[in-house]
Amino acid sequence: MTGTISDEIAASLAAGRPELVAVSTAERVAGLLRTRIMEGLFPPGTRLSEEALGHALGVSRNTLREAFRLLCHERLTVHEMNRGIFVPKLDRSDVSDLYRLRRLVEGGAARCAAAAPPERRAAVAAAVTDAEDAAQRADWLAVRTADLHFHQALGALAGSDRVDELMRRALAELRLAFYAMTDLERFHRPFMARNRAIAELVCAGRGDEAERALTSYLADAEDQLLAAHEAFGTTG
Amino acid sequence: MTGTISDEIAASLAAGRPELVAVSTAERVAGLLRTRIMEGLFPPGTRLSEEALGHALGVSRNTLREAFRLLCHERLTVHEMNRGIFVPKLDRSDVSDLYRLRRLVEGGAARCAAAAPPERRAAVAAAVTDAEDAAQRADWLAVRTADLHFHQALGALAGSDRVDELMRRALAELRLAFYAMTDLERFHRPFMARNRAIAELVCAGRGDEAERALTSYLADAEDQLLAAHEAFGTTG
DNA sequence: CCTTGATGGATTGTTGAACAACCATTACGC
DNA sequence: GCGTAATGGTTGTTCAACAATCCATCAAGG
Repeated sequence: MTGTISDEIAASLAAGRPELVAVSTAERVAGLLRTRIMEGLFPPGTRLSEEALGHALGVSRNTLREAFRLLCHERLTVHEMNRGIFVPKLDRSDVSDLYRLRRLVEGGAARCAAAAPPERRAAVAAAVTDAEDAAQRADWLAVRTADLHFHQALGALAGSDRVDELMRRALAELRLAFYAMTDLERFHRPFMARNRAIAELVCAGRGDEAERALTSYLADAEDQLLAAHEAFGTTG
Repeated sequence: MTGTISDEIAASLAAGRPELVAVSTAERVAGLLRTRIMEGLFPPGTRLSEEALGHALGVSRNTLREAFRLLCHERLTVHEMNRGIFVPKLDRSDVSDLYRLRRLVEGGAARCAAAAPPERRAAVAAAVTDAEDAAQRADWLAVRTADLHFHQALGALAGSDRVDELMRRALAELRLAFYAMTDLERFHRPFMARNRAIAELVCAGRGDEAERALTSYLADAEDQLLAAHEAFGTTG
């Protein structure tokens, strides 16, 4: 059977299938807005006018509304009936709630370290290395991105697609809370050594210890974010 | 200042605000379809035609599409580009993934039992009592509903709105997997005693023990569901 | 001066129709 | 039998229109 597609090749092709799923205009619009919102282009509280944005992006109101529905479900925008779409202002209870979720999910995933395949554990360490490289270059925005990858990789230790998606959304929402954090270096630098320590515990398969370290880590991060929000003034 | 609204009264009124948020047609349509799908009115694999459903419900295609977007994000429907909206067929990997998520979230929440306020712990026990009452009446569909409330209450021990919503969605999706389970009594009866035991551990604040019991509980439930799927034949 | 009530403009909510793009199937030719 | 072209039906997207709602403004009244 020369010239036939072997099962292995077929499998490797099937693995690349997600790349070629056609994506609707609404989803592309949502993707574009998602990055803009996370980058902070639209400050919390901004109203996203249907007409203005639709005109700017060259899509119809209906398509734009479909995109908004997607973003609202990710909590990257909020929908107020008959008033429109807004970039949410996260208040202190939102920050606390997000960190409760993270402690639960990331902590639980970290406990799975021993059971996780080596490449997933390596991904955790790789994200830490990325952060350290970026710190060397004093690129603190890249540090933040690497830090989020680190936490995404921690969540991936659970080995569940749904947990992965959950983490993506939670971290995207958290970026809105970071809006109040102006001094990137002061926030991120102290955590880098702790990231490294957690990564090493994970790689060693010492999940319980990693979880403990992570729990206190997240508690401290939450406190700092709350303090920043206090200073920033989050009057709704 | 007699006759003025005090701060306390204002706060209590503000607490009731969720009741008066107007809800759009698209969301009402989504809610209606959600219950129908979870009830099993549309068997997995059914295509939900835009025109047919729009006509049946008396809403326009655009509005219906907005509703579909909501359901797709909850994974209660899947969207295949240029082909339409389908009720998903959960395969074995989906079931496993859902149970991985549940072990993580419910387990982690159970560990918070000691820290949770008494009324939340009581809600766990109340759900078990509901299930027992329904079993007395041999109403096994009600037992299933109460069982899902039990797990929802377990998740609520984490004290996070986002975890609550996550649990709602996960359990709704799981109902699709239950489609393969025809014999309700045989599936649910053996778990009732274990539910009771877990509830008592939770009420006693013995979170770690509750988590261990829950973990093995969920593992067994997963095995049974997988076996049922095997028998049912989940050929895509 | 403050509150209440009414007016008008702007935005969203929803609909219906239209056309293009696409998928699945049928029918055809070899 | 197999590859190819035509076909019908469905979705993807846009547009225009109207109703419903909100917001700001201003007038009237105590």
